[in-house]
Amino acid sequence: MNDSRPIRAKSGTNHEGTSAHNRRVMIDALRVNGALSRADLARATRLTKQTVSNIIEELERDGLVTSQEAVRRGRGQPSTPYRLVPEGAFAIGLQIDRHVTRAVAVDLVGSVLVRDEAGLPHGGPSNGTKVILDLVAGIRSKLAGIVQQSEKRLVGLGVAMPGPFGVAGSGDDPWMMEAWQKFPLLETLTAGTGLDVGLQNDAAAAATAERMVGAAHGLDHAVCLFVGYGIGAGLILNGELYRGTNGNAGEIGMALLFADGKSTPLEHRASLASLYQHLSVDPADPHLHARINGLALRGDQSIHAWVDAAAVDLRWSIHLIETLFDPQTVILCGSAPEALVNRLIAAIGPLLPSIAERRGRTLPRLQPGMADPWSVALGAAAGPISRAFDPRFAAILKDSLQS
Amino acid sequence: MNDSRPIRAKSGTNHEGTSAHNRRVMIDALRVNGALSRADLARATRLTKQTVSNIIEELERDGLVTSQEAVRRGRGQPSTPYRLVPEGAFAIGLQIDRHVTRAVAVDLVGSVLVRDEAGLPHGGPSNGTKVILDLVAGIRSKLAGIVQQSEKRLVGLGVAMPGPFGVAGSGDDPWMMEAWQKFPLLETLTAGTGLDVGLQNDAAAAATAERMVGAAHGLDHAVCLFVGYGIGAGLILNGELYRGTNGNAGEIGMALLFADGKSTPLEHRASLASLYQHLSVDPADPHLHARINGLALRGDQSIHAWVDAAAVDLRWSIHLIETLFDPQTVILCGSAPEALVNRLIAAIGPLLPSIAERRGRTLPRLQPGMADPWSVALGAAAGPISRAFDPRFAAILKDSLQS
DNA sequence: CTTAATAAGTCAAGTGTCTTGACTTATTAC
DNA sequence: GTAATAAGTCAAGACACTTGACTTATTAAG
Repeated sequence: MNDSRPIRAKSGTNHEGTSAHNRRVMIDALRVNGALSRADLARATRLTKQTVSNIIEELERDGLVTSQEAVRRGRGQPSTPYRLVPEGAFAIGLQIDRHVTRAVAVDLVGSVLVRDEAGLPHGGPSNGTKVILDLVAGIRSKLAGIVQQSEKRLVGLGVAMPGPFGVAGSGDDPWMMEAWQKFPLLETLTAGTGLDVGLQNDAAAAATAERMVGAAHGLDHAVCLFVGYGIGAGLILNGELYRGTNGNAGEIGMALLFADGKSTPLEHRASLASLYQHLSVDPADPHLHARINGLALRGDQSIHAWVDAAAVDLRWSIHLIETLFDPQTVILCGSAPEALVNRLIAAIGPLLPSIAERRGRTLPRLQPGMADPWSVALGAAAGPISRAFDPRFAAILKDSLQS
Repeated sequence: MNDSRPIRAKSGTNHEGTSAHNRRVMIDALRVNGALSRADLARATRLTKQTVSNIIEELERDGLVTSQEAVRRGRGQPSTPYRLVPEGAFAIGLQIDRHVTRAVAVDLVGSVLVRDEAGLPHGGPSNGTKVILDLVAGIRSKLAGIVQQSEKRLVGLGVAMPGPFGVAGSGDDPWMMEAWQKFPLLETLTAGTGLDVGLQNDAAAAATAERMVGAAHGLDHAVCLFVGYGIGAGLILNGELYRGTNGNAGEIGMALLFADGKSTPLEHRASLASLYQHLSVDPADPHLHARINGLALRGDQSIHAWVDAAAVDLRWSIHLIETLFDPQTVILCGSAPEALVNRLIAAIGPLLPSIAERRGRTLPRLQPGMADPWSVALGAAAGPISRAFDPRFAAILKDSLQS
């Protein structure tokens, strides 16, 4: 009592932690493998048939899984496969970008059911908060209009915005992202929506999306190199998103490159911001995305020049990511127009030599991911789904068990 | 049966997993906080007093913890603190380096009890295996001579050697490390010693050592930048060593830097190998370590020049590590002579700006770690201790439970 | 067509580990 | 001297997984 240094320890666990873990393992197995019978699940998870039966029964009661028609597989009683029920859970994803905010509602398997966007006025949070809350409220009511029980099955609101978070400002920020980064966003949104709110940066959101429904599906070690207005890496390590101490892990856009005797952040050389500057266009133009997609498709010279320069830096970024993270694969994704991302991928190859070059590889070193302005919002929504249903160390600990 | 795609799933868990986790949590709490009473442990781990009592009793029976004298802390019954018993477990650590192999025996709290080294003959594994097995056997018998029950309490043999593992060879390898990397080392050592054998690269071993007894003690996110014959980063993420897909995560020495229009791996610019080349000395000279330490202490000009050049690259490496991993701190350690490491640290500052610059930091961005030729062997030994006693997700899963 | 082999899945009792709430013990504060 | 407080124990209870026998459904073989 007098001696009041805080005691640091990890949390213990109990039956509920066990049970919570096993439920998550079942859901994960069904997500990765598609429909499986109870016997399949028992073998794959190393649990007994009986335990699997009990858990599946419970999940079925909860509306998270459902049986399909029995299938005959040779001798023995036919097996009844179970699959995830998409309508078993929903989440809202919110992207806050420089001049626009987008929101989506997704279901348990990551399908987007509702989407909407709104322009963000200048002035940061003081003017934007209401726009955001209205957008989220609109999404929720539209979701309620198309599916039953949506509010009851809503597991949370995931927010994605450009990082880094909590860092002494750089100053060169015309779009007030710094104001958003400092604003008590989580508290405001929690109060304004009554939902569980989580936050990640946009590259992390893209990675979360790729893991749920994209190229990183079922992978335990993958890095998404995200090219958007800025550039960042979303890290899937040991099957979970890695956030670092302050949620800023993967902010590769802030990495300083040295060339010509001076240093520049990667972000100033290979990102949509640098492209916009290169083309001397207004980033706030709502038709910019389509216009650049068209230019990229037509093989515009000015775009080409930027692509070739950016590809050099991206090639090196991929090399560095492979060297430091040793992932199963690297995924190039972005909020950039798809045609531009495709050109970038073409221009990036061949990759630099690295430890990723090894015999017996099954996955390509570099894969294209989603290139879609909505992928960040999708990833934002995937965050709460993942937190609620994916197997995670934190989920077995007593301090994470509610109910 | 006909449809035989393998089903991928994470393993489930049961009571034993729960119990195993809670035991580890207790041990971890005592390791991080020093002696704690049962009541302290109950509060810190969120388990009940009764559960803690049962586990502590069991750990005491197993010889892993012991009680200290009761302490009065105001009103109420005095509490009885428990602490780890160093002799509760032992592990052997083995470092395989280019021209030398070192082995140590450590106890549960990471104290080195026995150490020995031997020269490695040219020719790689075909000539070296016997040397290594003899060295390990010698360490084991010396350990048995100074403590009771050492063989029964030996949890494993940890091996550390330069990476990367399993990568198509670079060719420029006069010391046959590539032959070692391809050799079925784990199988050979398992067969030759009867112990559980684990393998990590030398930077990872250094990080493991720093986490058990060094600057990363009790930290969940820390990166050790290891300067040895090569250079690498050992990654502690979420409280565990991160290995990547193939155990090669953190091999920053292989990162290509671009300057003067051509690319060089970091390792060729800032490592002992580069220093030896700079000084035109023979790396196999057994007195080299002491000589260089002396030169560094005396402020030798040639060393200075190398230090200043290497510091530029290391400063940038630290910047990159901070940017990509967002750790609580970066630790500079090495098998380099201590005086050299101290000079390097002095020359590296001030650090480059990065996301690590934030208000409210409590830990320095860069800290000195162990600079000792034995630290890698210590880290190698820390590996089995950590695997056996630290709380880890993998340890709760059914497929990791023996007994 | 019958029977054996095989596999999915259920039933009911058993086991291990944590939890609960009352109780004992030891110390300080008033 | 008595009340308050805190550590720690005791014994019963709850929960979730396990065990082994059993039922059901299908194919392979004779």
